[in-house]
Amino acid sequence: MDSMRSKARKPTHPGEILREDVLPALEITQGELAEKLGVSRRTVSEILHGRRPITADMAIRIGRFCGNGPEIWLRMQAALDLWQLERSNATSYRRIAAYRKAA
Amino acid sequence: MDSMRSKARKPTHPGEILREDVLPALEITQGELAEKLGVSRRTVSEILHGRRPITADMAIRIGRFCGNGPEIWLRMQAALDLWQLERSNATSYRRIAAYRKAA
DNA sequence: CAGTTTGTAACGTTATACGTTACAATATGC
DNA sequence: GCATATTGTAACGTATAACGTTACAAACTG
Repeated sequence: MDSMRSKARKPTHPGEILREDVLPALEITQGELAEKLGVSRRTVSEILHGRRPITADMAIRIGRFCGNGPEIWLRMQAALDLWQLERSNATSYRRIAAYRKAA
Repeated sequence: MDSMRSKARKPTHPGEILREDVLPALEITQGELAEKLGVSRRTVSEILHGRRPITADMAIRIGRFCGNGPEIWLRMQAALDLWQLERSNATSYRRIAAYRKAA
C-alpha cells in the first residue's frame, strides 16, 4: 500500500543530496552557495549535514538555485519528518484508530 | 512544466476539506475529533478554519483517523505554504538565479 | 428554551529556524 | 611547508509559531 512506503529505511536528508551530488557537480563553495541563496553560511552548513530541515522557504531558494523547483526538496524533507515522527511518537499515534461512522 | 503548477489560484487549505467533506460525512463533532486525534478542541477548530497549518504531526494524526495516511494532508499544506511564501517573498526569491557552472 | 456545539480572547509554554561573531580544524595551492 | 581558503561549530541573541488551558459569548438544535 501507499502509506507503507515510509516504514523500512530512513529517508535521505535532502541536504545530503545537495552535499554529495549538487555542490560537487557545480564546483561551488558553501560560502558562495549561502550568498546566492541569501542565507547565512551557517544555515547552509547545517543543512548540508542534515542538522536542519529544509523549510518551505529554503526549498524555494534551493529550488530556484538548482532550477528544478521547490517541490522535490520539500517532499524529501516531508518524508524524513514523517519517518522520524512516526518512530518517536509511535505509541501516541497507535492510539488513533481509523474512524468508522457510528450508525 | 511542473514547477508552474502553483502559480494560478490559491491552493485549498487541507482543513477546509476536513471541514466541508470529511466531518459532515462522518457526522462527528469537533470536540469528538479533537479527542480522537489527541489534541485540543482549539487546535481542531483553527485547523478547520485554515488558521493553522497541518504540521507533520497533525498529518499523521489526521491520516490515521481518516485511514488514508499522512501524505495527502501534508502535501496539500506544502502546496499552500509554497504558494503563500512565493507571493510574500517574491522580491527576495527573484534575486536567486538558476546557477550555471562557471567554467 | 435548555443543552450542545462552536469560535476565540487571553493567558502561558516550548521548540526551533534563523542570524552574528569568533575560532579551531581542515583542506588546498603555490 | 606555509599562507590562504574553506569548513564546522560554540555561544550568544531574536522572532515566530504551534501547541495547551480556561473562560465566555454566540450560534445552533432538539
